[in-house]
Amino acid sequence: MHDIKAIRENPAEYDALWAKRGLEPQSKRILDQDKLIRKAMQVVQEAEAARNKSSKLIGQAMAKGDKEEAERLKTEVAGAKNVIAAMGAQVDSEKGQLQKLLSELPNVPFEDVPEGEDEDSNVELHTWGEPTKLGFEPKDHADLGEALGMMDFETAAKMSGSRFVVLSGLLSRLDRALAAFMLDIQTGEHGYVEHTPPFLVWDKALYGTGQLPKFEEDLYKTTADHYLIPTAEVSLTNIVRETIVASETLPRRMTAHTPCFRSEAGSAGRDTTGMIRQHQFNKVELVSIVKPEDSEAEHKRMLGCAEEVLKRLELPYRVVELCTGDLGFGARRTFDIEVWLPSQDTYREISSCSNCGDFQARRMNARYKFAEKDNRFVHTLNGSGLAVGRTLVAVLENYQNEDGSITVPKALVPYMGGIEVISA
RNA sequence: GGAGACGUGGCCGAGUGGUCGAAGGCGCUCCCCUGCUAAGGGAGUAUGGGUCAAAAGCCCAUCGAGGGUUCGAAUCCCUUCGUCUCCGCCA
Repeated sequence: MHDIKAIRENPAEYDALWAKRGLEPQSKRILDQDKLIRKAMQVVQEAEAARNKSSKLIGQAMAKGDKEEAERLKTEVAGAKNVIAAMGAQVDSEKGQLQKLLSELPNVPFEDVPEGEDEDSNVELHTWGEPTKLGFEPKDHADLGEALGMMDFETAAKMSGSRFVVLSGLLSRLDRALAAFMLDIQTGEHGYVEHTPPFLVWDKALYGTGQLPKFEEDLYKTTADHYLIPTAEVSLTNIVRETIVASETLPRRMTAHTPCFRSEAGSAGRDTTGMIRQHQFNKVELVSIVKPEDSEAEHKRMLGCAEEVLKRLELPYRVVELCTGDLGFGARRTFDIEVWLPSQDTYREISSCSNCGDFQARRMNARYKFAEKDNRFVHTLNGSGLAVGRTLVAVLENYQNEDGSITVPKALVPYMGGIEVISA
């Protein structure tokens, strides 16, 4: 959500930043609408003031027993009520339109975010490790998992259709081990507090984080009007919705290991096989609630927290900064971490860390005490630390042996009960 | 799922149609008094919005949320969310 006051004051600045995301200038129609509303509101408020005043006089007249005066005043009020009803309806409708305009406009990028139309303009910031050299033809994770007899897409399809999987045995355990490993790092070393939040949320929670109203088709909705979370970012960030947090509790760092549900509407044909793109996957999510002045530093810190997991697992990766055209709806800046996948001979996204500024905070009315009588919007950040499913994919592919077995990364052996190799 | 009770300002709590944005208490802020301690006295203390160059002022809205009845709603009605009690069911 955007600050209408800020747009009033700097319309050109907003237009320039939106232009970087490929949007037409928006501020003129926003401000026109804003003017329209305020003008109509004045009329309504004057009528309301007149009604209130006359109503009080009616009360006094009744008390005195002056029925005639009371009746005369009632007709006066009736006139005011007509104005209130007619103009009030107009105000509501105009406000709705402005609200729709504002709620569907994406966040503005920071000034120094690289400009570009699409992912081709993303900027590589750094790499870690060397792309894995196997010395034999690498298999992809699906082939490896199926050969091990621990990854079954067909069985999943029988009950749930495409883009689902049944893991079993040691791969199932690997999934659990990875999640526990990640949580231990983020909670034990990076100060994130573990949470177990709802996986089903209302529309207003999704509106708060920005998935709604624009991206409803990406979500699963229950018959009871709940949505399945597409990421724990929704649940964790909404923890501070409609609250004024004490400033000494900031930064507030939260993590959660949850399933994520995505309809993947519009991605038909992409990553159709394997575990890369599923309707359901597990993720360890990181969310930070911070003061505005701390958000850029916190963003870098969060990126480091996510990177640390890959370093411990000794999985090669690179970090890219998304260009303006590739930014998500709520983000002012985003760093993606991409892990090396031998079967695809390329890096694939495994984490995305975004600074949303006060965009989500405004939408969910999350503030902190800046000073006595001055509550300001917090900044919110979220990042994967990491996507568990894709990490499992990366482990399988990078740690595969020629015979199809998988060496367990050293850091993970304790989490696997001492097992060092996964084989059929 | 059935029956019932409740939801008021930072907190507690009064308020069943008018002069209530809301008594009282606690807390907090400022001032006074008191040579310590304890206590006492006074004033102030919600949020969002409109108007204004700005402030003051004025005005509008807000008593969980949304709608309705009424000249007028914290108070009456409906819907909804939440909390609590009892019963039922259940991992």
